[in-house]
Amino acid sequence: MELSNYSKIFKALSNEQRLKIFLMIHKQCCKPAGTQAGTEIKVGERSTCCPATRIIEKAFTTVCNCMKLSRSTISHHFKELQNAGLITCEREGRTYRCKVNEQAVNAIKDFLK
Amino acid sequence: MELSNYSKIFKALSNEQRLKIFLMIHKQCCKPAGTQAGTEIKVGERSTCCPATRIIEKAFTTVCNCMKLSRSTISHHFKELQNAGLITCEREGRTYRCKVNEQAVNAIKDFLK
DNA sequence: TACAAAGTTCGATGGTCATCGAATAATAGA
DNA sequence: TCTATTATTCGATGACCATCGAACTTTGTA
Repeated sequence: MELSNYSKIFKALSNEQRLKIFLMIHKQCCKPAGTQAGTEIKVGERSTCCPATRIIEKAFTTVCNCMKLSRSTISHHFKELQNAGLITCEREGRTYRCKVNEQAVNAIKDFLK
Repeated sequence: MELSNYSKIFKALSNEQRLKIFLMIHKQCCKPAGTQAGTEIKVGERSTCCPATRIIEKAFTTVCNCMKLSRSTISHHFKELQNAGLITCEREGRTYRCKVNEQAVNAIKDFLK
């Protein structure tokens, strides 16, 4: 990965609100794998996460409920996290599916070895 | 470490020029430990690093020679890296001694475990 | 079809950042 | 003491960023 990619990732995480959002998604997707594959676990007030696929549902709504930021701002932050390659998101109907990009996370971890 | 500290660290690394500077210091100070303790190794055009203490000498001058940025800008970047707790620097006469803060580096590595 | 829910896009605003050159300070050596 | 070297500080400038509310789009449901 190129240096500019790393600085993009760091820039995405440099805003505290955005870092919070990323951690919410990351932590919620990485719950201990004691749960049966295919079972959905409750991770927020309204969102769920499938331990097998690690795809989190209704991430946007959950974040909106947890943070004191306007929807447009939160939308912007999600976009920034996607542009940096830290998460991937897709909409299907009114469902907003979200997933952490493990490769990017590992890249950060390995960065300073 | 608090969330705001992490976002400070990420902010310090979010600028590509500053990231470059940090890597120069980090990599040059962390040459393979095949060298005898106490021996100084050449790490740049003019600077040296002691493998035992991992303190790099003349870091500022070296960076100035390697990068196309004004001295004032480079001074600013060094300050930002210090404020984030990523490096420590001290001057003794005209010697500018510089060292990576390993704790901060480890904190980043552990951050996403 | 009308309405509610869920996100996005847009324009504005106030704030922060990267960069520079000039002026200044500290120091080692002639 | 004079001068060159090295780094800091300051003020200016142009660029980028976080945030908001309003308007809009898409989709599911009554």
